Amino acid sequence: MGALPTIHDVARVAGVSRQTVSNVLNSPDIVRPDTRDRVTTAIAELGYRPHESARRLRTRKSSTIGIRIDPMTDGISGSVLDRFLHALTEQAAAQGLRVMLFTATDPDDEIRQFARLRDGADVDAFVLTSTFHGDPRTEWLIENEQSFVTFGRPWGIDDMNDPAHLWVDVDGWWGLHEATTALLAQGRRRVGYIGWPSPSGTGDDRRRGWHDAMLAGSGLTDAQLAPLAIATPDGVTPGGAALRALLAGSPGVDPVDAVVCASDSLALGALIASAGAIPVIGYDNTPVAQALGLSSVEQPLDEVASGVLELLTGAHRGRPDAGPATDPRHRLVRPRLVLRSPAPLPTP
Amino acid sequence: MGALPTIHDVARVAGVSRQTVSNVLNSPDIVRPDTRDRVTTAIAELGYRPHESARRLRTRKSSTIGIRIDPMTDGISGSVLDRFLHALTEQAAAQGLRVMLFTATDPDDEIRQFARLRDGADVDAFVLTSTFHGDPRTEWLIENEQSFVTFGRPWGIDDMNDPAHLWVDVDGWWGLHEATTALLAQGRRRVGYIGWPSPSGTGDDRRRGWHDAMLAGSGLTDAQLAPLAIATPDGVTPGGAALRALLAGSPGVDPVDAVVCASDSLALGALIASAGAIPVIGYDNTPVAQALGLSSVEQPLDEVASGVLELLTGAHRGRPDAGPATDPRHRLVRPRLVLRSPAPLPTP
DNA sequence: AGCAGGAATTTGAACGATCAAATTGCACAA
DNA sequence: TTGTGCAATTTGATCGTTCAAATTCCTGCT
Repeated sequence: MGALPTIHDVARVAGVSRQTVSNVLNSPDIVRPDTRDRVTTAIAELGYRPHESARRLRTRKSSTIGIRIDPMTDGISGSVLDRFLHALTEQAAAQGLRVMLFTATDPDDEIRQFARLRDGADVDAFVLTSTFHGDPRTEWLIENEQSFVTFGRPWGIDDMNDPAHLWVDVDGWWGLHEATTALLAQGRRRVGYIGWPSPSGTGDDRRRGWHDAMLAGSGLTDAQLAPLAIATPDGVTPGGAALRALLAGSPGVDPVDAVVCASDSLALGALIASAGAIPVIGYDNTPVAQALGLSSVEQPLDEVASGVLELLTGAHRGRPDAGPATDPRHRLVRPRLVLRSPAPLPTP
Repeated sequence: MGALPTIHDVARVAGVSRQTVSNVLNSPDIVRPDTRDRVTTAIAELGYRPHESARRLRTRKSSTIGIRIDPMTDGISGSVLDRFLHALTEQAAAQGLRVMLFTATDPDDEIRQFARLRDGADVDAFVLTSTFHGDPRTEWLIENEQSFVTFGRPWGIDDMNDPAHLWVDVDGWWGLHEATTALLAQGRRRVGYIGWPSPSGTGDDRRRGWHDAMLAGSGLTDAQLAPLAIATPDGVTPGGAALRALLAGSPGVDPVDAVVCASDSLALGALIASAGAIPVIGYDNTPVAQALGLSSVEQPLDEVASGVLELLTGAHRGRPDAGPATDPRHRLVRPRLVLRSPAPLPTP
């Protein structure tokens, strides 16, 4: 086998012109059925595939999505990005889109990478993860009229309706609300919460989920709830320490009889520290949670990925002002609570 | 700002021809220094970047590496691929290479993806992970003269010298040898091994590392060592079960006083089951191990990534027969033993 | 001054696809 | 028969770059 067949080869074999072959590929409906058949036969016979770079050069579209891959400093929850990446790659491929990776040391560096990839016409849209309030990356992308969608809300004022950019996010409020409600339904009353210090968009959202569910279902007041929540850095050890504090109680504060956490890392620490004495629910449904039988809130990353792609390829084409105002500019998907057997840890 | 500047714009501003600009970019040494300066100034002034697709079309090189991303069924060790991906992306970028992802449901599907990406001229080399004996993917790639490097040995007969393809791997034998030796140095004598059933290239290699270290340093014979090794599927629960069996001993077999494992999943199970009674060493140094203070063998994924890129861009250019026979066709890197504090688990 | 010979630079063509405009084919009405 | 209108197809130009060959520029030598 010599060189790869070009559109010209296909045209010759099928006895038509280049453009007709191109039309069969890109707008089949304007080609007469019998010619179309002849062309598709020739394509199959030669094993022809369009040269993507040539196509990109002409159409000025790269059909490629750029996404940054993190340095894995996340600890246990690192696999969330990994799973999202898989879902995104898979669903993008189904739509003829490719996923290209890049790394960056900090937000400013990431912006430099944006410029590099845009200038090289390597990608025509970006997917951002881990957004935060006043994120310079989204500002740059908006200014430079780059298509992008974020996995994560902008976390600003009225972020839910912010028309400035397109986003998909998981409803952490709902996830912790569900988890807490499930524990209340099991007869628990003093459900504690272990989360991260404010301000944290994601963290505060999750805490509110717990808080609202408790307010509605536990009979406790705002003031009584306050000592049941602990803010601590993420990690297994802090999680264990927090749980011991909650179990010990304090003067005038009874111990908790269950706990929900903002992450599986915290939950793992809590699970080990509690030694199965009280139920623990984590967040992210990481492999560790699955392995240990830890209940957890699972983010439906498939849905997030499809939502991201929809915003990227839909009416807005990744640009908030490009589509009709009636089209949704964001999507909030509901996580799923995974309840597992209560006593997973082998008794030593 | 209108359209992106092209090489022609740069040429006009610098008062030279297209080709001279091209030369400044691709072979600066043949351009006279003062012209070169004029051109680079113009490039900086306009913020020019070559259009990668145009370049790819002309040169028939994509400067892009394709790598499959797994569906994360790996459990706890899944993050190894993630970390490798990060290292690869980072180092590839430093050499002007891009990393493109794809997914596949099985080896045959992966081969179809190879063809798709090759035909679209999207990538010009592949990086394979998780190779196994008689891997159909490597066969296809060799037949079709595709550039590729594997992370993992071919695991065939005389794989260490197999000239058929280029590979980089981590010396699992050495890792377990180190781990075992470290335990022996601490005064342990009956170090057990929990691993996977044969045949498993990686698994058998790691078991041999333990075996050889024990033979040399424990004073036990081949026959005495046999009952100290347990083969079991990967996972936390199997790891716990295996450890309990090893701790219980059997008629004529004393309990173990330490244990090394083929994975962090197994080690985590063992760690929990042993409740800190004996030291446990895992493999992969996953976030879980770091979080729990579990000793583990760390794969130097940076080194693996740079080794892969060296083989891809070096004399062989990703094709085993392309370079001089004297050039190394593979690279075996040594893992690093990370010893952590012995009793990380809080006593319930 | 004239010329050889190499270095530096420029010019025309090509990579493989799509776009825009031109052309052909065909059915039907005048 | 001839023209009209629309559908189907073809032709020439172009995207931005690099290759290959042609050209210009310079230096040193006779």
